[in-house]
Amino acid sequence: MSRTVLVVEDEAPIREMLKFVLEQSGFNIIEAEDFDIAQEKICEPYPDLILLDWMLPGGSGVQLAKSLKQHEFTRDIPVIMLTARGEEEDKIRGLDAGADDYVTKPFSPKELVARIKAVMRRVTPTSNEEPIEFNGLKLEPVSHRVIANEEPLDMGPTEFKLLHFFMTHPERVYSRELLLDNVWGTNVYVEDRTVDVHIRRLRKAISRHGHDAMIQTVRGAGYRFSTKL
Amino acid sequence: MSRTVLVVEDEAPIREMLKFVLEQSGFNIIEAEDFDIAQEKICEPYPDLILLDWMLPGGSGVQLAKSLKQHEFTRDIPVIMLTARGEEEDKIRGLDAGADDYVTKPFSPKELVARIKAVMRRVTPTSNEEPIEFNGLKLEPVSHRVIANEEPLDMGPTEFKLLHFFMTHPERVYSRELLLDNVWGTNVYVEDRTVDVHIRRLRKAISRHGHDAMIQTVRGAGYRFSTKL
DNA sequence: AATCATTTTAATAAAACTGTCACAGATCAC
DNA sequence: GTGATCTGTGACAGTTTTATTAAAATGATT
Repeated sequence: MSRTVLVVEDEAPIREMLKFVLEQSGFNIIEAEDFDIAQEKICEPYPDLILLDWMLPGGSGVQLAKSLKQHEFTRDIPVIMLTARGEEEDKIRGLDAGADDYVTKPFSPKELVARIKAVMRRVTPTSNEEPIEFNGLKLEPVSHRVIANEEPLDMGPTEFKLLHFFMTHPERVYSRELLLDNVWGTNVYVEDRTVDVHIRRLRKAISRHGHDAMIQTVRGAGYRFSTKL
Repeated sequence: MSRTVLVVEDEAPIREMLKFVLEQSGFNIIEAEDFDIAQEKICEPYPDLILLDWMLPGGSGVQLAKSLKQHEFTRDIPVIMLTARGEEEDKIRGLDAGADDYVTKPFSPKELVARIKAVMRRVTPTSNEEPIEFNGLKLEPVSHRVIANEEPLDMGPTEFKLLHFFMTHPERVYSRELLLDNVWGTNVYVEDRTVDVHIRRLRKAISRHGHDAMIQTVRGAGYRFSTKL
């Protein structure tokens, strides 16, 4: 789950530093040095969060923040403002701009990253977490558990994800390639046949009560999760 | 369910602003401008949360916070500190007076409300003083004790809070980050891995009668408190 | 200020998981 | 039946994640 952060900052050295720090922490960075460039770059890879310098040359950061909040598509992107120490007073005006948090320069990398993560957590809504059950095989996303007839089963993370995908997409064949895309993630370079091995491991993990019969091989096509025969 | 918030802030304009924002969000507001007035007003309508300015004229906000945590009746009222950015943050964090969260001025109304709600959510179930028990492991919030099969156990404060959180949220995985948010408090910047060490100590503390089996590792996801397996 | 308890960080050990491979079985077309 | 293809399986070497330990930092207490 790599998150993208758009950094809007006019001073190149600071921008570079931000990029470095954030990439170290596993974020994907897009840079913009002013209002206009930011406007352009915002559309394409649609950032998960915007780190915005308060003081920008062309239009100030506040304007950009306001502009962001006015447009349908960008409204829900959380914004963290970067402010310099002295600017206390001006900042009050930022209240209306709708920033989700502030970080003052200079800041510790640790704090910055912590704040970014905190804001993302706060904003990201929890997705579908309802338990799914088929023939006594129950998967609980919340507890991250798979239970077969009241008995907890043990399996690795990949097998869990694989089963989760199957149970949310039953009665349908998926090629190895498609499974890799959906379970491993897009553009991950892994052998197709690796899927076989994980299918094997998954089957073994849920075989105790015969649930492995639901993971079906479709020769020449791939695999399918099905409750029927 | 209208919640009452006590706002302790010396500067009238900011106090007004807070009152306005919070009342807009459906909170019931009591105001106090200094230490003494706060002391008085705290008793009568017993606030659900206290919003406390770090810098107060008479006694500082820290003193008030400490004083609150010392008295039986006020100990369990959650406190959110309002801090200005200029004040050295390390110090603020260091002097941790038992605040449940911090919000820096200036802040966005959205953020403030989000944090207040988050803290209330977090604390409300905690304020339930009923003992909790699972498989002979009993936690008594009132006596601040953990008992395993009639035998009192010994553990540090953090381990207690951690166990308390787990027991009030069983059968659910929590990432290290989420545990830090919920047990340590938001905007506390510590390494994720620190959680491991406390998990270790907690397990050790409750291992005498095998209760450590309920603190389960979920590889790649975090930890879970569960009575199963 | 010195001591003690506790928390945090860092370093190392241990465990679990991954992706590949080689080969064994199956299945299919002819 | 036979060879060609496809899938199943067990093993292993490398990685990643977690456990554990020790040391440093912090805070409270005397």
